[in-house]
Amino acid sequence: MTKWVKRMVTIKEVAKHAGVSVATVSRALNKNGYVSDEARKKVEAAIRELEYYPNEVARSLFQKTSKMIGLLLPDISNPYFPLLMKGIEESARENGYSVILGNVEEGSELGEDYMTLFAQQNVAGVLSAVEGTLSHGSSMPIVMLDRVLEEDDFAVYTNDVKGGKLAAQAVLDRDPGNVLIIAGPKSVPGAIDRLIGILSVLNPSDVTYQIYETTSYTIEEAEETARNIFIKYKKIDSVIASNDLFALAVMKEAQQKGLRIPDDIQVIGYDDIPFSQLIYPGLTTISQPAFKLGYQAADLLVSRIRKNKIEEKRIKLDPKLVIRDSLREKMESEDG
Amino acid sequence: MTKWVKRMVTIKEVAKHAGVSVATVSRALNKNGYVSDEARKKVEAAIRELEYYPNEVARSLFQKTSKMIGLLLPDISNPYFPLLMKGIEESARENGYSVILGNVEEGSELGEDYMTLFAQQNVAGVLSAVEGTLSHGSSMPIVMLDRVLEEDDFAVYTNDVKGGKLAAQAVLDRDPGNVLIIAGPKSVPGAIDRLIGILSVLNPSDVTYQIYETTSYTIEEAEETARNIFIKYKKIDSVIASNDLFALAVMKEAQQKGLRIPDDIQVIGYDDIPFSQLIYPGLTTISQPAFKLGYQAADLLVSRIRKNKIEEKRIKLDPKLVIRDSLREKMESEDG
DNA sequence: TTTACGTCTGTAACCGATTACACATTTTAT
DNA sequence: ATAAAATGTGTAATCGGTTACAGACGTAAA
Repeated sequence: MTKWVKRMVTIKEVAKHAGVSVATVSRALNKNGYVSDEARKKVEAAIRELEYYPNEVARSLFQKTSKMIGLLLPDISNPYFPLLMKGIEESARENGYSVILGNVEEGSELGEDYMTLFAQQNVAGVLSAVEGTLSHGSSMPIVMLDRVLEEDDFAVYTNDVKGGKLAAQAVLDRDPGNVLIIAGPKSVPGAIDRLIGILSVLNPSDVTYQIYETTSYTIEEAEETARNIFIKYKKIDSVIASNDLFALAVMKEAQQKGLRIPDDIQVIGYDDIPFSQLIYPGLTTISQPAFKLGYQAADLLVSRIRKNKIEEKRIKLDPKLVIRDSLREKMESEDG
Repeated sequence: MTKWVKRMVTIKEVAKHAGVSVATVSRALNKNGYVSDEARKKVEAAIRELEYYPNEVARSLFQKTSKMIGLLLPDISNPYFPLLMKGIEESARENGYSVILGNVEEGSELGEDYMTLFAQQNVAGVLSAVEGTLSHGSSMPIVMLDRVLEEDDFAVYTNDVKGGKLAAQAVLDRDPGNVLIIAGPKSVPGAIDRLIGILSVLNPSDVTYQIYETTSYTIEEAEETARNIFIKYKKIDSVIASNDLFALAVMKEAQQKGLRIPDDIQVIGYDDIPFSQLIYPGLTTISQPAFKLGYQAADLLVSRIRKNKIEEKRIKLDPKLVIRDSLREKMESEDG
């Protein structure tokens, strides 16, 4: 049995097979200019018989744009990203776009390289969750993911201040005692907003709290942090973590020390990564709509690409409190 | 301040600026034919001054191939994939390739669509972890990821039989009692191999075991399974789970029932997803080298694309046992 | 009947690169 | 000294599409 290598059929062959010119085939394909019913039918038949699919590269060359969007993420292995990516991929696909992946360690200059690469590939637009993404002076539309650079950027993000408030209020309602706030890196705008939200709730109250600041979101630092806080602070009754990873690490360390959760120490996380419901006790956390965020961001980008009318250039999504078992029972509210 | 839209510089402009023909620029760029030192210098200067980057689309059109590889994954949100993707992305980038993402629900026909799309984009090759990926009759090189289709496929995968043996031996060494095997969907070849490995160790011994078969790898089914097994089976002393997700779910359910791990019930997982070290007690599991797998697969694909000599068309990576705290203490070996 | 417009089609230019080919010049071999 | 080979360069064809343009119809308006 001979192994045939299928060559892609070209528009020229379709034209010949249908007995018309390439221009007519192209017009029929794109429903552009005038095409008679007769010609259209012949073309459609030829396309079907030859199994013709237009070469997107040739198209892209002429159009100076393509059906691809670039995606720039800082560290894919972050457990929060899979859902985000799924949302992006799904929305992009539904709109006829595919996604080129770019992974960049935060702070590296790879971001610029990728922007150049995207430009070389004629991508139609870029989704970026990377801090230093410059618009490369180019005409590529960009939509920021959960990070906002400048005032006039297009962006889809979650209301981190509100998320911080939600988390703080949840512990405030539940016999807080001494509160430890594990704050994310201050280089990450979202982390700052969360802290602002937390403090805006805690400050007016009379709880005592302390802040432990971290420098990254890696698992290693999460474990180290968990070890440190139990050494550094005498008595912690509540922990508000900057994300679920840190919350999990703290819970593990506490359990290893024989502390009961939530009785001896209660913990609240942030993100609601899928695992948070699979551990014991279930982690109470602030849910970020990762899938939705990705989906909407891709949608917004496509709207920009198509120059559709855009109602709002920045979409703010609301996080919400997901109650599981890592917080204590709610105290009776004093004000009814 | 006027907002300038930077247009991409073309080879023609570089040629004019350098005072040579486009052919010479192209030759200098690709270090192909003869180019005098003088011409080369002029070209390099022009490139630098104009900030020229070749249009990859135009290149791709002529070459009938591109600097992109397609990646087909069944359900990105699987926690095992982020590391895999990171490996792929890194290796691809080092080799000058970028990655187009394709997410496909297992069993859907989207896989075929994506293969067509990849062909339309002139991708240089495809990495696929999807069962039904046909080679589309086309000339695109394919490397399978952790799934093997036919005898003559190129593939990078882990030795699942060995992984199964490792897991089974680990519990066999630790006062197994009644063993429950949670087997993955039999539609997944890897799951079958793991089961084969497990049974090859358990059968010659005198432990009693039962098999619970699952149909997917979703979190929902993991939770449901965890609930079911404690109803269906009277006394379980050891659980060998098909992956960490299921192991986690079982551990949670057990802990909720007041069972102590590993004293009352011991659990071993599979995959070693990053969370397994963040839960309490730490999950003993079989580590799959996800990053390495992705990295090597991309490497193998690039070798195929470049028609390099390939020593082995299928690379088998060894899983290894990662001991944490979810298994009991090892018994004294009888033949020590 | 002439003019105008709408419909339909094909030829050829174009997008931005690569490379076959022709030609010129230099170097090497005989 | 002369042939042969190596070096250097530009023109034009090519990849596979899209579309401006021109020409050929048919029909409606004047």
